[in-house]
Amino acid sequence: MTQVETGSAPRRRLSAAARRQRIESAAVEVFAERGYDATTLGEIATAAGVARSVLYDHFPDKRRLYLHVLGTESNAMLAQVADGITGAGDGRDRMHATIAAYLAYTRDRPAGRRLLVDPVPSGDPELDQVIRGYRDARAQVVTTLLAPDLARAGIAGAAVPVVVELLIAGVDGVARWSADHPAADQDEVVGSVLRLLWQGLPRYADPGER
Amino acid sequence: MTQVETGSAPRRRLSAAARRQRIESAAVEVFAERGYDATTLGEIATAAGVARSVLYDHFPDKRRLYLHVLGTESNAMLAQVADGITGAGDGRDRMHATIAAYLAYTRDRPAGRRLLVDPVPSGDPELDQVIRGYRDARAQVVTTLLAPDLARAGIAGAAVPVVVELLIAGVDGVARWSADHPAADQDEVVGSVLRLLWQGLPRYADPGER
DNA sequence: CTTTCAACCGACACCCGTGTCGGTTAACGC
DNA sequence: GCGTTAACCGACACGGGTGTCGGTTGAAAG
Repeated sequence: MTQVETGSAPRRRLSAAARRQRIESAAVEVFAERGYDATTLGEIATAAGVARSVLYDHFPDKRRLYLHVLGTESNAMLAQVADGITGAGDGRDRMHATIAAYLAYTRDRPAGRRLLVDPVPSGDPELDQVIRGYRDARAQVVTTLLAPDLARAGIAGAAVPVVVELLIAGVDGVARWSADHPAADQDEVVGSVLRLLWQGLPRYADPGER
Repeated sequence: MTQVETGSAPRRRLSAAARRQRIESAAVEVFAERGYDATTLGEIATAAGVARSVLYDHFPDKRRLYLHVLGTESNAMLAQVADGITGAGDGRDRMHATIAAYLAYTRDRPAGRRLLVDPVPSGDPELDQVIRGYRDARAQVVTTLLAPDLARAGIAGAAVPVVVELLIAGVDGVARWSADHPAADQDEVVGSVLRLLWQGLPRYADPGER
């Protein structure tokens, strides 16, 4: 896939840490592109500019490599989005910041987003459980983030998980669309999402309402 | 995976059409569960209660089998959801009917939904293009369905695809959640989605507003 | 300059999935 | 009951991916 090696590449010998880093970057790209089962270590090795057997000098096997980059990318995503969540302001401001942060993350690391969010069917039940764990954790974060706003809006009981799922899936869908359409104005996209979620479809065009 | 064969199964010989039907049903399940690349014809054959080589008596190869069930499931989905779209009533009523129909479809054929909606990364570029075609077609249908409502709400230009993407992804996310939680009351779920989309978060609890 | 370490490589054995082919036998028509 | 059709199966060749091992060589230390 995408050659990570720096341009010229007279086949230099790197330190273990540097090579390991390149392998991880390549692995994120390829795993995100093809899914766990379909990616071959040969693809990752080629993208990292190295022989396939070198991967085994850094990771015990394919499964461990996958789990490792999964953890790394999860941390990266949380680090970038947490700023929006923990910010100041009222509910609308915090939601605005969170949506903007998530869209920025998706544009910065589209492969990481796909790796974490898009379903990765695999035979290994442990891998599926890890993926499910990340998904549940995200839902939990969003639920606690929105708790006061949901309560104020009168959303309680069975409606809470439904609304949370709608918000997560909808915003993620827009983020994927935004990453696929780099020409679109980021702020405008965030504004559209926020207006719809906050004011509803019929009042979408009402300006500045709070 | 799931044995399709009827309970007892003294290994009876079926007509070609009946066997073909069982193979297709099994293929939908396994392809949806594991994705194209990761599913093996052996799994499908086992699920269909037949030897692997029998699949080749009905379909030329794995790729054609996949494309076939893809088309079948797409027709099934459109047939079930079209009722809601073409129904009578104002925008809110039609949206209500459409969301309800999509949720019902997802509960009836969860495997079909996953097959069509969840991304299926595969090496074959033609397969990816077919999948993308189905996705674009859905977006187009929703866009024309919502056109009058969007215009009335003042949504135009660059905001249209963003709003459409938000609606599709959000409703689909809720549908997946609903399919995973069969105990949830279907009508209640639809009501929650509609209230949020139509009235926005702050007015969520306002009753019967139009 | 020499030594030493480890980053890097090619090759091998093993397993698994695909697609094909010839043979077997259930089911239906006469 | 008998013959013919075709639904069904096991076995094979082929290709490709994984994980391992011994050897090679760049690069840093002394």
